[in-house]
Amino acid sequence: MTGFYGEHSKVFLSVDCIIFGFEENKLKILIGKRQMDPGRGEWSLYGGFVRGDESVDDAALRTLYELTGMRNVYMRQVGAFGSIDRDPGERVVSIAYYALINVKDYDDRLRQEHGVEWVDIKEMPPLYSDHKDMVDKARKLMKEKLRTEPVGFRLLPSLFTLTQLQRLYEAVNGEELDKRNFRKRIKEMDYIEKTELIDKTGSKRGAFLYRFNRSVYDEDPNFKL
Amino acid sequence: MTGFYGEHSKVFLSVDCIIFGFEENKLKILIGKRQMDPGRGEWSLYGGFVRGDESVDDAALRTLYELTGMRNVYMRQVGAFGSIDRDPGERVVSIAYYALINVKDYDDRLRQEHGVEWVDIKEMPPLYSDHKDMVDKARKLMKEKLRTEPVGFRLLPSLFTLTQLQRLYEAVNGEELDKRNFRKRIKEMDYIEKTELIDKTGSKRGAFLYRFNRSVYDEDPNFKL
DNA sequence: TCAAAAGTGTTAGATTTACACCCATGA
DNA sequence: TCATGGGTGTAAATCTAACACTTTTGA
Repeated sequence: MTGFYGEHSKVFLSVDCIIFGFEENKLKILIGKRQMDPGRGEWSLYGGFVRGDESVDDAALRTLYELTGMRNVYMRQVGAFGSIDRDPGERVVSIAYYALINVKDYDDRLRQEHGVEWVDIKEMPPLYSDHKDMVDKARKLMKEKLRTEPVGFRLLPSLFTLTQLQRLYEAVNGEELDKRNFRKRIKEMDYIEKTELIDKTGSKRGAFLYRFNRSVYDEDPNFKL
Repeated sequence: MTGFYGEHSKVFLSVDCIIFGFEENKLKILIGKRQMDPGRGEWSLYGGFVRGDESVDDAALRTLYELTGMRNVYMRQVGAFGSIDRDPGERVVSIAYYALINVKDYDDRLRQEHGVEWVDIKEMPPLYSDHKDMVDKARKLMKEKLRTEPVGFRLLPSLFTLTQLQRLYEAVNGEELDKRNFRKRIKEMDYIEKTELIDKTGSKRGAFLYRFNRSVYDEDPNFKL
């Protein structure tokens, strides 16, 4: 193909996914040991190359789908990582994305087949190449997003207790919250609906289950939290 | 070169610069009419291709330097734009960056040679390809950055009046601010130093000039504004 | 003398934070 | 019966927002 930009050089483009999950009251990400050179054996994000016939966003969605079998996942771009030597093999520029999934929606068999594990974000091992930078930036963006929009529900089952929700916010923000103040703010959010269902797995007394009502939120985005 | 990733396709990588300036109490960006195909004649951001021997960040800095002759400019990545058809010529993925410069530091002769103009952000013409999306995202990020860190000084001369600073914040945020409340907050920021110099260009009475003291800020980042 | 921008404090309202006890249940 | 997590309100402190007049000076 003799195009417009023939004199310029091309690069390989990849996507890398920071997949957040919430389990045991801890914020976790999915990482695995690299099964290919270069960097074989090092802990790494899951990624893939961008094809010629797909947008970069689509490449990220496809990569996530390959790993998890999941679609309609909340995913946002983190940014481009383009140091010359970031890939020890060849020049590869990577676009990082973060995704929020509910751990229980991810088939554990599939997870094992891909050799990836849920690792507590507070106990992350050293990662391949610049993946630590990607994770750091993703956390920062995700935290800010959670502060301004109700995306936390993506990390929880569709029915959840207020204590679960509070633990999630605590894990993301890295600090404990006051139970009464937290519940007070939740009450003001009409898009968090109380159901009549009760969860007895977390306590003897049982706790009411709540759900996120997207249509109420879309009409009246009084975010904050 | 027979490398690790031979089976994957490569793409052209470019950078595009959203260059913000502040003039006549208005937030402006530098755009010009494309002088090449495809898209000749359309209003466009200034950009360039990423070379094989430079990082993406360095490509952005170089591109900005080519256009303005300026170095040590505040620059931040906006993100990757990677639709398949975003470039009518060939597959080009672009990484957008925004920069903050003081309009008066930019040699106007050089500006004219490159055929770019300062355009009020509120009166932007339609732009080439997805450049409007880039500008929108850049504005959003810049606004948020200005809210949390004192980067506004990058858009002003090193000596400025409080009214100039207020007009800058008003232009970025798109809303008027209360003079007394604004000045009250500024007084709390030790890194904004009052000088004994007086500017008489903006009023008959004259207004005190202030300066940003980076070392005070670096020691004690009580940002907010 | 007057138009135009500089400069200056106070108060009401809203928001945020701190804080402690009773309840329901299964083991 | 007791250990465990669920659930609830008030008051102080802080922060935010609204608001109007005097000063200086060049034209």
